[in-house]
Amino acid sequence: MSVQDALDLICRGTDEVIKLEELEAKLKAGKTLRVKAGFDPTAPDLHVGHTVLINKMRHFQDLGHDVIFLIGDFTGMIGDPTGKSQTRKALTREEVLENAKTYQDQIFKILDPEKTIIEFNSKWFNDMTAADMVKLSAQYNVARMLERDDFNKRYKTGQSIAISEFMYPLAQGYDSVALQCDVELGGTDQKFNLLVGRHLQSQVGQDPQIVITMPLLEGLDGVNKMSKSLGNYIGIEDAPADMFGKVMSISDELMWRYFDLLSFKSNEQIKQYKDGVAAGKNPRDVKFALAMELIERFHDAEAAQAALAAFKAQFQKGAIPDDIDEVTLETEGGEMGLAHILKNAGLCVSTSDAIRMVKQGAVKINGEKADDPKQTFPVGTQEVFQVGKRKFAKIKLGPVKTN
RNA sequence: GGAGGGAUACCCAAGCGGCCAACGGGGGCAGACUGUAAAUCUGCUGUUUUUAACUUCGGAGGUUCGAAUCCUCCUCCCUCCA
Repeated sequence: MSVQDALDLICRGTDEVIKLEELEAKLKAGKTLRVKAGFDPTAPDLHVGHTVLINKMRHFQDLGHDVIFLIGDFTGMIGDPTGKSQTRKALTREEVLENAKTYQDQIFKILDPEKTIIEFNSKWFNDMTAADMVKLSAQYNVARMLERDDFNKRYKTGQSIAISEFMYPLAQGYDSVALQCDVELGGTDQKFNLLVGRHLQSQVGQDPQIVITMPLLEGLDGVNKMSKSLGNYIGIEDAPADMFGKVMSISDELMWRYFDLLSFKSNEQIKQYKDGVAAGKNPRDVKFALAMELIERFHDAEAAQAALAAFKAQFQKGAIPDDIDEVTLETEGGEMGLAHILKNAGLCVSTSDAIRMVKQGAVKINGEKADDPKQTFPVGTQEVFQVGKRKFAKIKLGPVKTN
């Protein structure tokens, strides 16, 4: 692969590369780069937004460079400054190791375990003396620290900034010194911290690292960043059918963004897709390809095929899926009203909600629309109840259990 | 330490003694249309034993036939002065 091709691959989807010339020079020199990305040690439950960074690591790995997955167990104690969270409770050694293990299970679906170096930054920070710490802090100054957006804003508006918060960028920067990194990857929100690394490295005579920032992936709504708390995410542990459905629900526009940041398909391949759609091809089919790729990565090819088939059956032909939950409800008095069945089976959050759903024509029983919330069913009933397009349950009314 | 402003449902935000389960917007859910896309249109969006009742407007009391609305105390947030 030519240097230009390597550069194209590395730059794909990035927000900024500082500095591109330095990167090009290093690649031309044929150097095996040491590429670092740091991760918080708190319990990892990754969604595909997090994998944007990991995918970029994979690109480097594919190009034959060394990739370091750094777990910030020391920096995690400080907590990246946001002004909201104060110094965090330190995790125990066991907790850190436990989380590291979970990380590995997840990231090795993308990275090659053989070629991935895992490090903990407590390794060098635990040995640091107070004097070392002072020495480190002497290498940066407050004026520059206050350039950081977050600090700047708080300083101007007179909000508190703990001294310890200044230690976070310094510590993260020092990681690069300790690891002698050539490249550090991070989200755009990490830019300041990554640049501190460059500064500290040149202070001690190292070649400053190249800083590559990746954009934060938009969530399914296409507006906010993907996050668990907003509920607009695709979790990498999501079931294949869920992944498929979530991918299909994104807008056509957002799909291209996901291709850039989440797909390992070549730039040419993606361009072909785009040209095809521009020429009138149904974007749905391209979305299928994206969904399949993600499911293959986090599950396997078979699961991807099954998800595709199920999707087609359910939404294109309106069939009832076959792997739906089975629920048995205890039936007092020999029968149960429709609204209660829906609530008790967890298809609706309350009976009021269930009644609303029925009134809106969202409820089907074995594919037949139900319109009377008061309709009752006797013990022994066993039917497939459906609310909306995606909530199904095979419900059986059983007798009251006596213990 | 002093002066003032505010706290309403998932979020923003009206309401300032009865017509308030509480205007409006956002979000969400459902229906129609589709490609489970977007856009658009429509409806819903406290709970329940659902033509009705019950619990909600920072918390606790009080006034009143009746309070989200008035009074007292408390908690939290913001602005200004020292």
